Amino acid sequence: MGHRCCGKHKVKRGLWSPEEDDKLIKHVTTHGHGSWSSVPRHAGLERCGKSCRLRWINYLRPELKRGSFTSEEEQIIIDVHRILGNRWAQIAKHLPGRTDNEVKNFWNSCIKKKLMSQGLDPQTHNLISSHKRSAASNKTAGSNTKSQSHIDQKRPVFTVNNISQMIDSSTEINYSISQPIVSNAQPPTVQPIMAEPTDNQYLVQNPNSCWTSVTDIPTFPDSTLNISSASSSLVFGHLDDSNCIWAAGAEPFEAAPRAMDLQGEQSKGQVVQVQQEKDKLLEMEMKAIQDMDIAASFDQSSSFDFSLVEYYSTLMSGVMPQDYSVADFTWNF
DNA sequence: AACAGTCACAACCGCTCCAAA
DNA sequence: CTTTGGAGCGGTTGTGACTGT
Repeated sequence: MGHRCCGKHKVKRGLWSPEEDDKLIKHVTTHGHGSWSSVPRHAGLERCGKSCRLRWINYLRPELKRGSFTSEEEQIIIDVHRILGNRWAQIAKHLPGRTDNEVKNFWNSCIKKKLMSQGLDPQTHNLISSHKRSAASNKTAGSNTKSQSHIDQKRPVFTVNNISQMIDSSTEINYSISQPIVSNAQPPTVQPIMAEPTDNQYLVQNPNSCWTSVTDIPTFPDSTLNISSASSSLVFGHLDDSNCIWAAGAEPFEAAPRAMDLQGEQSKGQVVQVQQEKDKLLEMEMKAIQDMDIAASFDQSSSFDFSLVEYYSTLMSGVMPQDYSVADFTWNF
């Protein structure tokens, strides 16, 4: 059975031989690829155009960097994936010389397992509860199906014990959600724990994810929360099974909604607009990451630089369907 | 040595998007 | 407006190498 794209022709499939590679390289370097569908004919290959394109892009291009991923590249993949989700082509753009296929394979074979071993859901980058974690660890590489990720996408509710030890004595609580992409972001809830809370013990729930940062936290409960830039490790580092309560029935967190996710009931014209806005965002995002020297901003401990998310949040202002800005992610209590 | 299980990676499949006819 | 074909993308599968028993 031939490919759908070239069903009439008898095409070879499977691994490419060195001779075939030579033919393709010779043809593309001298004539360019032009229309991929005509490449096999002109290059004398019994392959379909799609196969030629894939072989060139993923393997034969001279600018490709071969070899294993560096720890810096791995960190970039993790952090950009946290923002963009499984958009391998976009992620690969942040890694010169790497292809989307390469990034995808590396993710599925290495990074995913590493995150799961750390108790993190590879889709959401949120913590997995212990009983789910053991189940997830038994899963094979195919566990990234939508149904599975749906199950694991519980949003964490975490307690902050002895909050006064984490904060200074300022009277203003600064708190915001670094969640620039989700369009229907909701404010976090901060409430005393139901069972005999102590003065310094509160539940802090980020309804969208655990991208929660806290600085200058003061005295509850009358104060205004207003967190802008923060050391993410402060709260993030306190998350573990002992202080993490899992919200039952929470809606799954969308790590990186696409244009369709943003559209809701919008008209087709608006969908096009959202798509254009998304493209614009991605363009800005590319530049932003280059400008910020993203590799330098992520350390080896996998803690996330929230200033980057803040930066994205800024970029999103004017791009979000309802014109969200950073200010919209700050709430008073 | 033989076999089974695991892993990494190349390649394919099916889908969407878009432009041209 | 509809159809068609090319390009691109993400998910999945196939396969060879490696490792443990």
